[in-house]
Amino acid sequence: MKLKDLAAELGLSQTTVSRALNGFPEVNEATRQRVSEAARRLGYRANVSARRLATGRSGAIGVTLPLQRSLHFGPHTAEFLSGISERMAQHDIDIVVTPIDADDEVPVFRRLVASKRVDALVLSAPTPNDERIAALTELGMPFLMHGRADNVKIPHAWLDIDNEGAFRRATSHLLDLGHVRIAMINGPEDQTFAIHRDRGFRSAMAARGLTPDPQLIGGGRFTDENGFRLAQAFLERRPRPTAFLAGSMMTALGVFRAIRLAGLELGKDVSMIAHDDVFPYLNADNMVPSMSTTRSSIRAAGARIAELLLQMQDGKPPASIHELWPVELVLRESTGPAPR
Amino acid sequence: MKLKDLAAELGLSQTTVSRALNGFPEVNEATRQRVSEAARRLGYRANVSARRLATGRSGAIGVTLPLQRSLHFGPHTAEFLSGISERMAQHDIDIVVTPIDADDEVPVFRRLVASKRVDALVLSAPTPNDERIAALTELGMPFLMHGRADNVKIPHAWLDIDNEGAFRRATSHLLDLGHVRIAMINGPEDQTFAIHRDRGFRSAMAARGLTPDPQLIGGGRFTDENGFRLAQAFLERRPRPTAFLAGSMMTALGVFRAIRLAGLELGKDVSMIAHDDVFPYLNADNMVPSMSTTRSSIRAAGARIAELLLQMQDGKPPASIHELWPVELVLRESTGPAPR
DNA sequence: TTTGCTTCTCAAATCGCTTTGAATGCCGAT
DNA sequence: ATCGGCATTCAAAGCGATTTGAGAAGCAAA
Repeated sequence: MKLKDLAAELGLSQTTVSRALNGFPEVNEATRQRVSEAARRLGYRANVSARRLATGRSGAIGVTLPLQRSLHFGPHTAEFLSGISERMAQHDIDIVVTPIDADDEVPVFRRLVASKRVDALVLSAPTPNDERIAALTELGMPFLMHGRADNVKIPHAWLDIDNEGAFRRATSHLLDLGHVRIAMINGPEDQTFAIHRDRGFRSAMAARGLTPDPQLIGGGRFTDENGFRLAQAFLERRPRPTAFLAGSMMTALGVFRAIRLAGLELGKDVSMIAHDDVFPYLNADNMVPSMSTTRSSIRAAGARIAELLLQMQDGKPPASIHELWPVELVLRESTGPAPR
Repeated sequence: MKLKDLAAELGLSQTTVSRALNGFPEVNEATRQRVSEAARRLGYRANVSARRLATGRSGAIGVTLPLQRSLHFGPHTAEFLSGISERMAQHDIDIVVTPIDADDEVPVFRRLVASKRVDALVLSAPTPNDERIAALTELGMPFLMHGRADNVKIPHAWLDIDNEGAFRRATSHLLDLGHVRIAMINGPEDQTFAIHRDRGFRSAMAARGLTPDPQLIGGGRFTDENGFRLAQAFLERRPRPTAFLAGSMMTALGVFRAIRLAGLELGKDVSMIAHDDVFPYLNADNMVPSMSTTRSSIRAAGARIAELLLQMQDGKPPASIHELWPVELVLRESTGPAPR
């Protein structure tokens, strides 16, 4: 069933049928009804390849999957992708996922652009001097960065959460509770979001005239295991840290294990605030004890990014798109006054 | 830079250039060299939409993301998708992810088929009488099922792991160690893989003349939280279970927390075998104590499925594709003799 | 020289849609 | 009766590749 058949069936020209289906104004309302009824009845759907060829737009946006970066395609990416695709599905836009080695990013971009496979790209996990921005700008491929690349001056669209503010507030709160030896388990050190969190942590400490103990700062992937190992090492130091900041709920689980293994009680002997990206399967409220968090839904960010990409396609200039989302601090049972 | 331009540049016809680039035999080797060199130099890449229209193949395969099913788009799907896309990227085939509500699956399929968006689909998480198989077969859309739908007689391609055998062996091993009160924390009950695991568990028990205590069997999502709650409830029963089977590493982490919270020691007071889908960020070996597992890489399954889909495109009949992968039992420190 | 056979190359048709520019019918105004 | 204007509809020309069926060119055999 193609356009031609449908047109023949209706005794109309392809032009009229096409216009009727695509909502052009110059077609009679009665005709439009007749056409769309027939299309529904006969299960007609435009061949996307043909449409794409004719319009010159691919009707797809690309999402790159970092395969060998410090950030894997893990739970975070999964949630993020859910957010994007949910929104895009409503607009009949495909999400094309492209695995990409950190090494040959630019060649892959070049290919994507030349083959007109996608209309725009979503980038994630920026580093401070992210080279992808320059590369894509030069190639003329629209994109939206999830996160911020600090030192890049080229104007471009981005959406980020206020990592620095979040960790500053979390740290301040711990300081208010009397904690002084605060350990921090951050993300991969080359990522801007981790750098921003570090900055927030330090600035809150500095505001009280304190300097973080470098022995109590660690980074790395957001895994249970990494959280466990770092926390275990930190808990062996004397004096022992009385509070932890964790970069994700995954690391928080590892930290929690280490705390229990050391015979300590979370929320009493040791406090913890973790960053919660809001996974449907890992609820801070339902943990025992419930976890105090800095919270920002990564899925919501994905949905918003989809929305913004649609606006870009409609002509909104990328340079005008800068969203910095505030982050909530949600206090629950895992934080308490510092033990004396 | 389109084919026409490239041909003009070379003083050849489009036909010859196209053939040269696509490896047809009837073009002179010297010409081919000349053409591909020029293509590289000028950064020529075929417009995929045009190619797809001409060939009638979309050059993409679809992966459906279950949005509201009992299985979310979580870590498992992420790993699986990595496996698929890694393999497909080598063949310049796009992965199109399509979010899909459990409610309106068939309409979405119909749309995908009619619009010729993808050449084949990957399905996951089958239920015993999975209706998707009939629907897709009728629509003539090739697909490959990751898992098995027990009661569906329609011939179709599938790849599954031996869940029943895995859990039978794991259970037998626990019985060998003297455990009798064995608790099982399974996956979502409507999924065949969970049903198969349950079957394996029961048959191993039955082989020793034992019947599982229904009070010690639970199911649900593969989350830390779910594991924690169920384990906690089970550990309150008397006599207490001395061993756990966990459906995933996520639930295992929750079980582990519950065990510690009850003041018990894993590997001594209580044993546990968990199923490990091999997440790069959650290593059974590195846990403390290290975790005994039934192991099968979900990423490898994804890569293999990609491979099989390619073969299907080359004409391999779907009905001939049935792979049942054995599952390793890896014994580590979390299993020990039953306490007396 | 002609014929027959490869080997290589080409012009043109095709895929299924969108979009341009023109045509048609109908109306009231001139 | 003619015309201009408006609302509809249409035939045909793209979009950029692949593929078909045919034409040159080169060379060996007759």
